[in-house]
Order: sequence, then structure tokens, then C-alpha cells
Amino acid sequence: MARRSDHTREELWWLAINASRKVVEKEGLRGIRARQIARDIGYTIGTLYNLFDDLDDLIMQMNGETLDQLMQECSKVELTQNPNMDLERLVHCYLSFTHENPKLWNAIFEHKLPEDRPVPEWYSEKVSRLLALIEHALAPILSGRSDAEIHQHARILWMSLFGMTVLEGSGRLQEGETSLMLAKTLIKTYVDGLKNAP
Amino acid sequence: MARRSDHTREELWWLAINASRKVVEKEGLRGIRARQIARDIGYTIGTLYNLFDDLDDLIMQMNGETLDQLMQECSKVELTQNPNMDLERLVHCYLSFTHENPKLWNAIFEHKLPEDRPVPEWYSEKVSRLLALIEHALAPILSGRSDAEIHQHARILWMSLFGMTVLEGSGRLQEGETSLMLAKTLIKTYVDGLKNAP
DNA sequence: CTTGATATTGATCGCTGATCAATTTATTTA
DNA sequence: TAAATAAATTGATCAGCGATCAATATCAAG
Repeated sequence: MARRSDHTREELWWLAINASRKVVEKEGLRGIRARQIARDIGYTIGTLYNLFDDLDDLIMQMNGETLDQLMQECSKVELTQNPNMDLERLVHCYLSFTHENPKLWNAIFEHKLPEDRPVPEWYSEKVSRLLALIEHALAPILSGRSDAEIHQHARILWMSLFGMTVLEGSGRLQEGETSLMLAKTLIKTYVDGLKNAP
Repeated sequence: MARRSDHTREELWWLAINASRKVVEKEGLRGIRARQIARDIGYTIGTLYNLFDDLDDLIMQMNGETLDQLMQECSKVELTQNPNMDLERLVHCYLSFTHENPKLWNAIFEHKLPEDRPVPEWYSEKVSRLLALIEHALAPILSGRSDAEIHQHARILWMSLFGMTVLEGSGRLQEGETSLMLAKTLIKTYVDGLKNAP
């Protein structure tokens, strides 16, 4: 039966997203099932499809939520204008998050939209905002360079960190190796390279 | 009807793997369908399940084949004992492969076995052999430092390259960005950092 | 109280991965 | 050569999936 007054549309959205997150945290992306999530939030499958276009949409929104949470954490980091320190703090924050939410983080790169479906703009923007944090921290040592160059270095660092988290997530780090240690060495060496570049 | 003499078991295996590769090359992992692959090789679904435990098994074997091909390519690289040149050649070979086979490469990281199912040993070995090859070529550039240090820097570079290929494979690079360009900047900057480290 | 807009339902569709008894073929044995 | 054994192949079958949509129930406005 229709129960429009039980929850607002927004409340319903959050119920569904949180139910999805719980499933993924426990079983990974594989565990996502429309009927199960509908059941979890006390509605039927039809209502779920009234909220989301399809499962791809739901997963994208859930992943967007994960990006938002990471952004919120990283925003707390106090910047000192010392690139080495600022980056290290950001990286620590980033890696803490991925370490504490491995399955949710994995979902972000495990999930692939169908070929013909472009990544929504609102999603790309969330990613861009995270990148901007790194760019901002890098800026002081790259003051004489073009925006494009700053942007590229930020993206390189981002992708490198990303590689570490993926390999950590799939258990391919060695004994005694942590992504935090590796990332610290990466940042230190890379920033040295930027400072002393010809 | 049974046609045991049409193809040997091994021939059948290759037919199925190649059919799967073709599907993935065109449509990505999403496109893999048991019935379709069976049809493609001129047999029925039952025969496919006589060859593979399930679709996870088939995909793992297909991915193993991709790893083998990359290994074969990288093995062709002539080593000159000039670390800089060897490194560049190997990285070029690695990135060329992932660039030319983005969907197949991506399938390796998109696919996740169910939680309770361990990665087969034969698969882990393929990955390890590949990692060892790349580490070995990266290591000489860091001579003069402790083995542990060399090892760590080599792995950091490898993981960073890895992150770029994954993001490239999933279509997350920007317009005009290539993993080769990014990798060159990464390596140049990183090596600068190593040379000029305090 | 009536009307219109919206939320919700659940039966339904076409598909999927996977199973397995029955059938057909090849090989081995007598 | 003929019968017995082993192996490969089939396809009907099952439970479950994502997705759709006409019917229904509820709420808000007139």
C-alpha cells in the first residue's frame, strides 16, 4: 500500500543508499540486489525503481556518497603551505579512509557503466573537487609553472596513490608494507623531484 | 549431438577463451554471457560448463591468458644493462600493451571473485612473475642504496604505473592525457627526486 | 467531498547462470 | 567383430535476476 507520509523522497533516498552501503561493506558490489535492498528498507522493488533509474544509477549515487565522505574527511586537514607536510597529511587522510572502507572504496573502481553511458557530470565534479585539494597543496612549489602542469602533477600523484590503494585492497602488498609508508616515500621523492627539477 | 572428435579438449578451451576475449574486447566484462560464448564456439551451454566450473572460472582463465600475453611482450624487451634505457623500454612495452588492450586489461581489475573464494595459485603466480620482471628492471636505476630501499622504490613506481593503466583502462583519463605521457613525467620527476635527495 | 497528482504495489516479462538425466560417440575389452 | 565401458554433448529445467507498468492507494488542493 502507498505510504507517502512514512518517508519523504529524500529520506527514502538515504534509506536506500545506506542499505546499499551496508550490503557492499559486507559482501562487496556483487551482493547488490534490487529486491534485497527494497526489502531492507521496507518497500518493494517498484519504489526502488521510482527512486533510481536502475542499479547502475543506484551504484553511482552510492559511490558518489563515498566520494563525498572522503572529501569531508580530507577537508578537515589543516594546510600549512608546506607542500611536503600538507601532502603527507592529505595522503594520510585519504589512505586512512580507504583502509577503513575497503569494500566501499573498491566499489568505486570495480563498477563500470555500460559503454554507451557517459559518467554523469555531478560524479566527475566530485572527483575533480578531490583533485583540487591535491593541486592546492602542491601549488606553492609549482608557483612558476602553468596551471596545466600543476594539474598534471596533481593527477599523477592521485593516480599513483590510487594504484597503491587498489593493490592494497586486493592483498598484493608485501609483508610489512603499508600503503601509508609507500605513499610517504612517493610524496617525499616526487616533491624533491619537483623542487630540484632542471 | 556429441561430436567428441571435432575438437580436443584443449582446442575447445582455446575456442572458448578466444571467444570470451573477443566479447570483452568489444563490450567489456559486462558482455560475457555463457549462452553467447557457447553459441560463438558452436557448442551448447552444457559443454561450456564441462570446460569451466562457472563464469568466474572462465573469466579467471581468460585474465590469466591476458597476463601471459603481457608477460610474453615484456619478455621480448632487450635489456642493455643501461638502467635508464631498460626501464624506459620496459615501461613502454607495458604501457603499450595496456593501451592496446584496455578492455582486456581492465577486466583483470574489474573482476572480483566472491569473498569466500581464494585466488587460484596458478593465477597469483602469473601476477608474481610479471611483478618480478618489472621490479627487476626498475631496480638497477637505484643502485647505491640498500636492497630494501631499492626494492621499495621499484615497487612504488610499479604501483604508480599500475594506477595509471587501471584508470586509463576504465576510461578515466582526461582528453589528450595518455598513460605514457603521465608515466614519463612520473618517472622523470621521481628519478630527479632520487638523484637530488638530501 | 471531489479531483488530480503522486507514491506504491506486485504480477509479469525476458533474461541469466547453473544443473543434470538422457543421449550419442569413442575407446577398450572380450 | 561385438559388447561393455568411459566420456562428451545436449537441452529441458530451475531459481533467481533487473526492469516494466497497469492498477491501486494515498495525499494535497480546490
